[in-house]
Amino acid sequence: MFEVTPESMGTAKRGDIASDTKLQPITPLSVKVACSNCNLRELCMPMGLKADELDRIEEVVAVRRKVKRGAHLYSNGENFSSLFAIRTGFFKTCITTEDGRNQVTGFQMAGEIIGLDGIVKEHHTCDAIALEDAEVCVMPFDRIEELSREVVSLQRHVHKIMSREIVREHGVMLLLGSMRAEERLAAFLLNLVQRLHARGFSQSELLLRMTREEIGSYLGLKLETVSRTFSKFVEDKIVEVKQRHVRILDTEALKLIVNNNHKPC
Amino acid sequence: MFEVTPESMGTAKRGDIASDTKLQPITPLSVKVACSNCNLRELCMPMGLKADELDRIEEVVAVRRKVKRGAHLYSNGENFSSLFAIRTGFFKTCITTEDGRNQVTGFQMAGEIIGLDGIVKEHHTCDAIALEDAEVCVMPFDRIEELSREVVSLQRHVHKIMSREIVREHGVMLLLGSMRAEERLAAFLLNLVQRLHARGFSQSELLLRMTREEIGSYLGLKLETVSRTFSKFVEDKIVEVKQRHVRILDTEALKLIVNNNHKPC
DNA sequence: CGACACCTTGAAGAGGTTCAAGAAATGTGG
DNA sequence: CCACATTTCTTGAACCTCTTCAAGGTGTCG
Repeated sequence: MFEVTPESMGTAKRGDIASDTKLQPITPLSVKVACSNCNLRELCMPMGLKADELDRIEEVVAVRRKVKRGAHLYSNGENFSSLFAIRTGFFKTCITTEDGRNQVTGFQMAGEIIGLDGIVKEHHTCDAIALEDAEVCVMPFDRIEELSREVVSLQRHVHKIMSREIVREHGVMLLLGSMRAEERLAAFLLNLVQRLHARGFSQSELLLRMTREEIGSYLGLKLETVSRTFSKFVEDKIVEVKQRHVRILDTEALKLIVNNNHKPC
Repeated sequence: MFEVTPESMGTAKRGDIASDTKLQPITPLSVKVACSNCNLRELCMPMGLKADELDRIEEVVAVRRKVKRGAHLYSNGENFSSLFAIRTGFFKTCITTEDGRNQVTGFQMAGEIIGLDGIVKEHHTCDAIALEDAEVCVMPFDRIEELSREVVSLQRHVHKIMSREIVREHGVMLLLGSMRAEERLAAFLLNLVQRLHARGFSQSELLLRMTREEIGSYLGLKLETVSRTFSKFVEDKIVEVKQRHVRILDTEALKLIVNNNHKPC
């Protein structure tokens, strides 16, 4: 029933230049990490870079790191030294307090930058955990600062990435502060599918990488409420749900729910 | 009963160098806006600047702007060009959607920087409204970028300000996603009084510049719930409340409420 | 195949909202 | 400066949404 497979949602479409060419290391340029060949470039990198600027940025993004499903990319309290660009895989970030509160602050996918929380105190203030096997580009922050003093478009880009995160969080505050359960879940699904679509995936089918409990934490709901709300959407023929496979049948209905134009019911 | 007056909470302690000296413009240095003489400097500015660096930064912060109570400093959709450092007064930032949702995303006071949301799309995505007559330093963002390419400590400072805002919003997400009404209001009061204390005000008395409705919007509660929760705190002898005057009688109790160590009740 | 994590559903209960009325403070114009 | 209009705040009662507790089902992985 669901065409979506773990493979088709994950790394399938991403070619790894480095491994493709390592059997014939004739052109030295291609063995190092190559942003210029990365198909996530338009998500990570500023536009309109000159060739020599791109070369210099590639020097910053020299190291990659693999993170197994369930492993921490970084943890609360850990020293901050780098930002990470997600190449493949899916992460959650969450904060945990001493008294046992827990809050998922976001879900991040390929092309997104994570670690910005660590800059201010020079140590991380949340955990970043891989929800599936993942690979990230490690970008030492002092190198980023150094280079962004010289490459204006990179400087601007860094500022925009941080501002974008601030604006995203405003949206989450709106969601948590003013929406009811159905509205939250509808907004969540639309947001996820829109970001996946921007990466070449289906507009209507998605594979949730997170549990109902993690969705609930992010949305300020209990896992039972998330489950019940899914069931209600299924009843209303708005989505099909089979565990973590979700097919959206009626995008417009979801949008109406978010914009609470369904009030007259 | 309450020593706190509007005067004592507002602008009383801030001397305005520019207006003091404009009748005798003998020393040209003192007529321009002088960060070096601003007692908010430690809140706005990076530490350990050399004299010439500070001079250059002062050139960036050349203009001030007064904002009347109730007026917008900037509005959703408006072109972004500057960040603002609050000199005096008190602001709220809020987002409003077409379908009529409204969410206060923060309350800002002297020494804090506002306008970061506008960087990513080069126009603002929220409204900033003065809750009392206010004055801000206008800092054109392209000048900030220019200068932060040359003054490393300024660059670092800009990054930290943005990261701090991201971390602050994580805290709000925790509050909205996992706390009950009493916990939210307790956290809100503690946060406000802590920031006021850092600016030389009382640790136990504060004058709320916002309505119950605005507090409720920020905390994801209805105004009636805010009012009832205040009444409950008064009943429990944790605070005294007389309209917008609040005196905290038992800070520890508030902290216990936030850390939900009051469960055994 | 069994252990474990995850998901669904029901029933009862708590916390917050809604609606409504009145009181207190604030602002405005004569 | 007072009277009036307006805004803001408080409180009660009924209601509703979401949570809590509980049980059973489904899927996954060694």
